[in-house]
Amino acid sequence: MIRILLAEDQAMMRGALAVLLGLEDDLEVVAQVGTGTEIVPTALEVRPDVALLDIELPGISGLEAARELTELVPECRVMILTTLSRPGYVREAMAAGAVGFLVKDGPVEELADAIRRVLRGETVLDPDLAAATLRAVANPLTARERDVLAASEDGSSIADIAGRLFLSPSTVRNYLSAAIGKTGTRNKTEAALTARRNGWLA
Amino acid sequence: MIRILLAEDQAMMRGALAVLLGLEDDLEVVAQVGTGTEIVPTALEVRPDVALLDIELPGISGLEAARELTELVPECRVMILTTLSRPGYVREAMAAGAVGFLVKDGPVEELADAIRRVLRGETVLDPDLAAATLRAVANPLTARERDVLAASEDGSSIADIAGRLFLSPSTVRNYLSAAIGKTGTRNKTEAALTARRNGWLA
DNA sequence: ATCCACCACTGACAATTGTCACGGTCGGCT
DNA sequence: AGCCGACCGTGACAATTGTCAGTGGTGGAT
Repeated sequence: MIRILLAEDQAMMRGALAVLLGLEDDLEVVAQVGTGTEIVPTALEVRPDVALLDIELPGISGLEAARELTELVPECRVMILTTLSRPGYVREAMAAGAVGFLVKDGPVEELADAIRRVLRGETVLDPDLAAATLRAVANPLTARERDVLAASEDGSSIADIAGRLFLSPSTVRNYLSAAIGKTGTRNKTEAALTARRNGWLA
Repeated sequence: MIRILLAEDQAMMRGALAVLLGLEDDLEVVAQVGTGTEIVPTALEVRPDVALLDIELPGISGLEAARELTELVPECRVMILTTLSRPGYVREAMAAGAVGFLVKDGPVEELADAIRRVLRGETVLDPDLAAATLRAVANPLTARERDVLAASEDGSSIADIAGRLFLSPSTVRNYLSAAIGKTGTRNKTEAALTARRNGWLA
């Protein structure tokens, strides 16, 4: 019996997946959580064979949880199941020790099978996705550039960002200018948007 | 037997829901579509009792499809099943003739039951959601203000927007200024963000 | 007939933003 | 020690953006 931990914030999706996986003879969902914060404590308690994690979760992200899991519960295989496949995500997931990466666009049928395959030691990764990841450029932004971009995502003015990050407005403008250059965009809004889309933030 | 049409863009969610609903004795998913464009033609063909529609779909939105459905397939009850409950969405869904509005945050168990209830003639709407909708201000934006806001969502410059909408840059700036005032924000990025969050766009 | 809201535009002004050139600190690397 | 990159800052300038006061045109309501 393969014991599964399921982390997904949308209750309906989580419930539906749990029922679905429960229908398989050899699979058993032993724990369901709706936030990133619960993942590691729950895994330590129930010791699942596989953790199926969404990335966007309240609390800590599925990627962070994956990093902690591979360290604290090494016998547990980590699979990422997410809506969007930003190039940076796949890279980070693999770096975090995940052995599977599925997108919610795929057919349900492949899910149970993917779980069985990672348990046999295989790595599950869509070939197209892998190719796209390799093709995509690695994150060109420095830590500070990421900070100011993330802070500008809500449309804040430069003065706001400066205040929030305890920097001088001029400094913020310089980082933004650099980020705009590196992203090949024309203003901070576009820069933040494409950085987010490429998975270069958070 | 209650015949259901399911419209949802995420294949895995769609598949999981179909399996789940299929487990119920009195429910039957007779059609599944992944785009908004397919909804009406498919409904005309299979004549379902209930259409379960997501809002964000490729092609036309679930809300538009709802409007057409209530006109072209009047015997079909329309239910909206969506991720986020922007205040404007509920209002629009009801105006479009929907008799149910569910969020994907809720438990799966309530889904099948909600379908049975709308078929008995009831309206399914979370009381909290209804209250929030009534509390929320109605869309204060004019059609043109919505246009320029929508066009500015990707971080385009005013000149870009003007070109795309065949307006003079000064005109665009005036609409944006008005929208900024009405949304109580401080620049076009914030204005577009809050308008989107309130369901005032598209 | 008059009012009103929305539409489209202009021009002027101030504020914000983006670019550039510059100086300096710090830690890691060779 | 010297070099490099990331970091933090300043000041100046041009471009973009936001505000305001106007000019008209249209169509629906009273």
